[in-house]
Amino acid sequence: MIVRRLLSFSQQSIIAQSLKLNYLCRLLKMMHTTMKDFKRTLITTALPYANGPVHIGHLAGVYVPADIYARYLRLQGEDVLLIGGSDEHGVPITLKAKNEGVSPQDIVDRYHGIIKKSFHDFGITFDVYSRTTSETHYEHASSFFKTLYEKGKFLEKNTEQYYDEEAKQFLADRYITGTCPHCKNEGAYGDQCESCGTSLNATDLIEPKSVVSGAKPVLKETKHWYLPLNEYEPFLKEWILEGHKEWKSNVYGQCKSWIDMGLQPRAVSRDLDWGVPVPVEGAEGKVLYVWFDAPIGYISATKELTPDWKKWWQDEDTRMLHFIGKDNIVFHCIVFPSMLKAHGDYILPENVPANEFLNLEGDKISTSRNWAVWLHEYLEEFPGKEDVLRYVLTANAPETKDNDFTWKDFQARNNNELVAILGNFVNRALVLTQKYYQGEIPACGDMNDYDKSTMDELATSKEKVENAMNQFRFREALFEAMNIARIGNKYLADTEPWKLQKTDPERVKTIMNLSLQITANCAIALNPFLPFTCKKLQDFLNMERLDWDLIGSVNILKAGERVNQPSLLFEKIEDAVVELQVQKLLNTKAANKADAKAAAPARKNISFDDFLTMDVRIGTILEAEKVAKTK
RNA sequence: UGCGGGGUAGAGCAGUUGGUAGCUCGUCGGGCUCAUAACCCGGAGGUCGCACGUUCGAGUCGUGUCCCCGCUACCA
Repeated sequence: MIVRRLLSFSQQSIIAQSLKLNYLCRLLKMMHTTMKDFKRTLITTALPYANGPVHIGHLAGVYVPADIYARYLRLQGEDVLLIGGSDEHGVPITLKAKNEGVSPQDIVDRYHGIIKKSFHDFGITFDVYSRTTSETHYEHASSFFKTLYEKGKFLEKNTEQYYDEEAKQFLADRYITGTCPHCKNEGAYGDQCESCGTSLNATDLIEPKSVVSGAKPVLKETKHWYLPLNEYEPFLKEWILEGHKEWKSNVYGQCKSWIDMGLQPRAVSRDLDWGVPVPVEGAEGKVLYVWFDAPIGYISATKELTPDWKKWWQDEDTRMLHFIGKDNIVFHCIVFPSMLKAHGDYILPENVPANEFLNLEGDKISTSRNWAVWLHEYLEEFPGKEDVLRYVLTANAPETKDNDFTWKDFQARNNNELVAILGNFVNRALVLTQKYYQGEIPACGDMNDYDKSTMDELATSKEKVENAMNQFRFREALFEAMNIARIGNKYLADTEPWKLQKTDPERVKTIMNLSLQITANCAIALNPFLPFTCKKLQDFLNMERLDWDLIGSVNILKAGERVNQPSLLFEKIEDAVVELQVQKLLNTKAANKADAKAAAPARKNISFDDFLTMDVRIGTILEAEKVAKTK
């Protein structure tokens, strides 16, 4: 034991050396991956499906992080585009239209409007927010398909598929129910039985039934075009598994899983009357599969924005990033890149920073069960609190695993962090400036060692924020940016200007000047995360411009200029307010439960005589033990 | 069934090729009274799901095992 301890002491200096070396190596590695000389950055965000409004999960997983990153790059003077749009094709939209007795176009018009407004209201700075029903998109998706078709990149295959004669449409496996051949559950879907978890083919089901009309589907032959993903396996292996080991582990792992499984040709057309028509002879009544047309939507949106779109999509100097949720990984890392590769004219994504899922109060967010916090509703109930939600969703973003959103946490982060740390510091600095100097910024005299070390911390914060940002770790970046306000609070507590004002008012001028410089630092560093708040702060301080490289400077605000009378940046959220939100969710839960109870009985009632023929027995369970791997 | 991600203080989460387990909140004690009862300092609290292995040293690597989430190719 003693020997071991002696040994470890003697090794300490060596360890310290190797630690430094490790740090340097990591830094170099990081620089290598991030410093490849790109001239511009193209950021795409997953296209929300236009069959409902958007909720906090969308915002936390994709749009807030993408917006933070875009704003951050813009503050650094980089050339950036942030692209988005609504995904408006696919079967669920046609079914929703049918249920409501309106056209699919009516449905997507409604939700595209709501979604677009929500994003705008939350300050997501899209350069263009388009939709896949736009004319440009129809043309571009069509010509993209045609190019691949003419290059012979597709396979044509005839298969037999279930057809609903009543609804006159082919049915995806998901839209057929029946009895599971394994566990005899009567509500199994054509692709999977949710009771026993087995994945199925629709033809496996006993007594299949169409979800659309209830009719018994019949098998009918149909022709489709397939992208032979298997042919792209070597390319994907080299590009992802060898070339992009720096991707997030959830993304890399998911890709590896698919590639290792062995890729198969994937159908890129569907029998449906809603979508981009397949632009070849003999394809009447067929449209492009949504996952073929949706990512092309990124390109068409760019095309709508600028005649220069080729520069963004076909120049190797463009760095392309896809911000998505984990459910989209395979489409953005396997299918879309294979499409781009097949086409030949396009660049590939440099990174795909996918997030996991956000849960709500312990349960999965669900549009159909109304288990969500809808963005448009939030804004009605919390007007002016866009940044509060942006903050909470970033601080608790599901970056490495599924996370939980709770109203209690929402309240705590608002009250204890935004109000107590940031709002309070800004208020302290500005109120003192009004009190002592009637709003005129005092001159900074000689800085003592403590002043200097505090200002050095600002520069360190800048590096830490940048480091986290470059790795798409936004929760960490936010923490480091907020730390500037913490530094400010500590600086005031340690220097105590309210005491010194009586004995050494000259010294106080320096302290207050530096405190104001720290608030200006906050306005820049927090701008990507809290744009509305930082705009207010910028106005309080009369700052002309926000420039990322000013962070760490103690010369942002000029002595003699004025700051304005401040108002509070954040206000406390009382218990009653969040309790109301929790109650709203509890009501939803109660309503869902009532609906479930009201469900139709699984079998018809039988007559009393029939009942008498049954042999019903009662037993007592004497012993029970857990069986491994069962639910 | 197979594959991927995860399991770390009372809660929610970090932990980057192995090197003294961290952050926010909560809690306890002290300081301050400029500030939205806000701010600052300090303490308590953890066998890092479990077991075995590699190593001078494991939250980190390997094997096994249990649990949660997701995907499994026609839902998007």
